[in-house]
Amino acid sequence: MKQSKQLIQTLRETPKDADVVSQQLMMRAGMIQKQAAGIYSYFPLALRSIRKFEQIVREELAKDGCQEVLMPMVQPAELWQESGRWTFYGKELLRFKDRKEAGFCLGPTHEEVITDMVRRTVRSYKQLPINLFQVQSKFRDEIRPRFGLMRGREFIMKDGYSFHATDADCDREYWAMFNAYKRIFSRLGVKFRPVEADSGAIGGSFTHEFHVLAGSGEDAILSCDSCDYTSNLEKTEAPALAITDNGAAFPLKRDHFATPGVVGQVEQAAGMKDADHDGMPITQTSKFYLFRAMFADETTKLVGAVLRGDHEVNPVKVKNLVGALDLELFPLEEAEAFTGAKSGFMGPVGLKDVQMVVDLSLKGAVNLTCGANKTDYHHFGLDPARDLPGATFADIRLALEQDTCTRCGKGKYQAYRGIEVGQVFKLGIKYSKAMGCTFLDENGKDQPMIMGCYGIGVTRTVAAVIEQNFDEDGIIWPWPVAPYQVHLLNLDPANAEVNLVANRLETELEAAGFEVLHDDREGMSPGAKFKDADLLGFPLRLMVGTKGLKEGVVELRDRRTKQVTKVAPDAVLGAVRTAKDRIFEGLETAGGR
RNA sequence: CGGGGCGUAGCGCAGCCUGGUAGCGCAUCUGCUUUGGGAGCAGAGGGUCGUAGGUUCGAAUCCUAUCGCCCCGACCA
Repeated sequence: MKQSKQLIQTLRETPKDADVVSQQLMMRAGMIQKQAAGIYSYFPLALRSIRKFEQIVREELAKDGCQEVLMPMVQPAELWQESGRWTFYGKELLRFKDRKEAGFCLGPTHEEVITDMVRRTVRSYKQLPINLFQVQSKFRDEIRPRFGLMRGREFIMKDGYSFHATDADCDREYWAMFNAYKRIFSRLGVKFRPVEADSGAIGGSFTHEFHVLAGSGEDAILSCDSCDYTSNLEKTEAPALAITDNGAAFPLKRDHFATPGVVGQVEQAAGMKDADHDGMPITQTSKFYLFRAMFADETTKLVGAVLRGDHEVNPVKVKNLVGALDLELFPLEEAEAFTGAKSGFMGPVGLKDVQMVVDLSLKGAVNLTCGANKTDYHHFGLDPARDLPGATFADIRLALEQDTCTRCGKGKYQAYRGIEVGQVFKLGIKYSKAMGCTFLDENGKDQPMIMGCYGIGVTRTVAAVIEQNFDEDGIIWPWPVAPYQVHLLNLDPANAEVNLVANRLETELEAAGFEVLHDDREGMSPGAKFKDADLLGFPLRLMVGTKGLKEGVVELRDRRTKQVTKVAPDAVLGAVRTAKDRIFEGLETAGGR
């Protein structure tokens, strides 16, 4: 393919509003253009990568018997009213009316449509299980789209849905998809992890997210260095730490420490002074959070969370513990009014009508400090079990790197940043029940189908690949999704011999099945072509120039290692094959474990 | 939502404070010379200065509104 005929317009300078590496490089490489906040056009190079990844997805899903469909992006309001999400889904659901004033929305996901399709088609257990997927554009009107393709409003997604007669069969499919996803991301050639995640308010017994590891990832992940346990930080189980020995328990000393104006846990610990103490160890302090929990029956309740001073609360754990639908920090003004103390001096003692939860690492702890609910004062001698009657002890803290793994008890957690690119989820009968998607079982009884759903953010994955694979010069494409595999640089198109050799190599490599972009642009200095090639980042660069041909060689350069091999033109095909094999040997597929 | 910043040629920016009718680099086009890490010279095209009002003889510049874009935010519970 001749580059001079391709629509590839590189930019020397980084567009101002590109804030993450993948967006900067894709815009500079002329792969994408922004049309509006979170809405992009894909140019040929980008589309080639996207299509390649889609192809991997299709091939792997086909192995598990998944069937591809295509559903409408514009969906009728009625379906969403049936599932209850028309009102429940927030402003991310872009709603509008057609000329007849009928309600519609742009599909942010397709549970409703697929459920409708299946309920109108499938009637018997003999037609189950079935697993349908599509690759399609989604629209979610994000509050704050950012990070280029990683959190856009319109994006391409592979979404799949399975329907089963039994719970066990749904579980089987779940793990089949789990393994299919492992194959997909392994083939992609990136470092990734399947991660246990919180299943959220939707319910469902379990869910895994697939994360591409990258320093710029939005999600924190902890992974045991000894066993398989890998989880999203919002779910990671935290071990109960050994109780700090604070001596024999003494009664609660109210308002013991005067700590005027000292705010912040570390400063407070240092500021707690009396005859016997010049500051307290932070492990002997406690911190207190007041939440308002909202429940399915629309009631609310105050929940107080007590943790060791150096620990952070994990609101997701608190939410799940009290069985709330949603949990929010009690607004500061209301909290101050409720406790009678300014921020920094609130505490759990003596509060009425608050459900207290205490972190496991404080179970058995005594002689702690806590806010006195009186501005500028702290209590001393808190014994949660004694002073907080009715309190529940549970794991409610954020796990930390180097915490001991709760699963194997041996390893330590290692922290990673991840970009969530896929999720497998067991839906159960939430949609099938609400929408009457039923089948007749062996006994002729009507049953709601058990559903699973499985998503992969296609465009986000392509961006994530770049977030993980780049250097100061540009993108470093993994072979499987590189727009082209070989960038053939014709360094002197005006020279007949150079031209001849370059054209011959292009033909030869393409005939051998390689995807070659031949930079045959005239009047461009070699340096400029090198820069462009680095930016576009195809795995191999083949340079044909006057200088080399004088020695009877052309040069093959590995984009990632920057290693250059000089080969005779006749030996290029073999050298490219060898280089490809070498690249595949080094291909990162970690995470498949 | 709160706070901050920015909208001037395809991209990156200057000009604005102190009003006088728009400029630089890259990119694009033409010609000549160049050709191994973003070449040189000469010339050319391209902007109702986000939009709408207002002040003024005169507004990119001052005022008001509006739209768009970007960033940041909650060791305190």
